Amino acid sequence: MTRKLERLGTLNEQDRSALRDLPLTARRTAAGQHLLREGEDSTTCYVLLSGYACRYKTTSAGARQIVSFHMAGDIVDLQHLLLSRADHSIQAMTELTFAATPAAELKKLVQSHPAIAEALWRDTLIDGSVYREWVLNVGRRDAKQRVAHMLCEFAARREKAGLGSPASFELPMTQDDIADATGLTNVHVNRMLALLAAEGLIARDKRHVEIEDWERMCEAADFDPAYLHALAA
Amino acid sequence: MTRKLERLGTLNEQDRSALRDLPLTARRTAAGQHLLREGEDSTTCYVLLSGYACRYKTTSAGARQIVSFHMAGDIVDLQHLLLSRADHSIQAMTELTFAATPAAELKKLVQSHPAIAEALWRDTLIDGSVYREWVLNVGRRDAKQRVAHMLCEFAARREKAGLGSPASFELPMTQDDIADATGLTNVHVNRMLALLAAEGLIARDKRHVEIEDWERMCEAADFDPAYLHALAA
DNA sequence: CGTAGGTTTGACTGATCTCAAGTTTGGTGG
DNA sequence: CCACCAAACTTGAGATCAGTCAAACCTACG
Repeated sequence: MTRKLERLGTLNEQDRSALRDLPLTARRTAAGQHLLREGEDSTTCYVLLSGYACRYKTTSAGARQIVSFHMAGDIVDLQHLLLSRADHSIQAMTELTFAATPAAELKKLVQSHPAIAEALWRDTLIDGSVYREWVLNVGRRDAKQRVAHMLCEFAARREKAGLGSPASFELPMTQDDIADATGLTNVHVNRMLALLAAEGLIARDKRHVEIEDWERMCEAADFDPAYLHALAA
Repeated sequence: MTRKLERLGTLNEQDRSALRDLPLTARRTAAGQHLLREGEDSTTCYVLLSGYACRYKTTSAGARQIVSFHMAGDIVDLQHLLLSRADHSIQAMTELTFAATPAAELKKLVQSHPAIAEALWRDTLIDGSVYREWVLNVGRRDAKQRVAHMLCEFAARREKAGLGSPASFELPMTQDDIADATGLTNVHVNRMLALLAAEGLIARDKRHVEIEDWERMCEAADFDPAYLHALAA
């Protein structure tokens, strides 16, 4: 299952076998379920095997901000290797299958296998880079660009994760979710999606999206995948 | 100099001596200088010794978004330990002194001293947590809250870094900088600062800020320092 | 088929931006 | 030490992007 982990790392030898010996528990949840809630103490790390999830935080007034989307191969909750208190929630957007492993086990593994530690550390650094781009997206781009950028990132990561062509895919999230990811309202997201379609940048049918012209779409989205650092997960 | 590094880590033994043996170069730059520019390949890591800096990214249209502020004790550019291509710029906001060390040296150190690796890794995880909070701040809080939150975070981190009381301090950044950090315009930041002062939450004299009532200010800012994870640097 | 969640559309509102003109501040050179 | 200048800050008035509220329409699912 989790040799997806290996793909992400650059340098791995026969700590592959150690990886295989990690005690993993395969699990499944329904859409809408939480893997983690803000404020909880977590002692588990997860690797997504199928389906989509998101991380989010909320203001005290109850507004929700999604801070990242996650898909098959993503390692979630890595921060609980070293930080116990969750500063955010993780929720399944679709039915989800994932592998769970105790943080303590993973920590042992990491301590004895520097190459694995490096790969995971690199993953957290890339996470940071993606967060920076999100701050930029939400802080300095207009509504159309924000939505377009989110679509481009999703398409690009989906492809990198081996989940299919970036030109044609099914969105796992609602327009409410897109709104919470882009700092907009669901109403306005709807209008921006309609606008992108009207401009011929995308074609939509329910949750299905086709990106008609990747070049023009990237331009409209101000999307440059460099910040993904050739994200392998 | 850099025993600030040690403070940040939880578990350190006599890799302290290894830390001291790191080849460091003390340097100084004027306000406005760049330590790093987006797109460059960096092979150096920095620890700030005095002064303030910020990371930022820009849209293709030229809009700037500051994604973090940094102060004495902060380790900057840690990501270039494992990622070569810079996805953002780092600029001095004030005159700055810092220690520079080749990423390769630091990498060697980290490989032979797991406790140091863990401390630095934890630092990058906390960075991630702060970025998540910024996404929330810029995405889901109104202008007054954003500015107030930025002030609270700055005050709290400043105190944790041993730079003085959170109730009274000098801002190192212009209102333009605050605007670029909060996703607002300088004009509106100015109005929000005036509003916070009018409400008796802060008192201002030029760049000097006093937080009159920390409790009320935190409430107005929707600020809860949990996401800083007792940030030691 | 009834219902709930999701999407779409319209009309109106308002927070924040833009543009523009002052004012203050801090640094610099005479 | 003063005059000047550029940068930063402040204030006002009008424009606009995105939000709010509300209703209608889908559509998947029980």
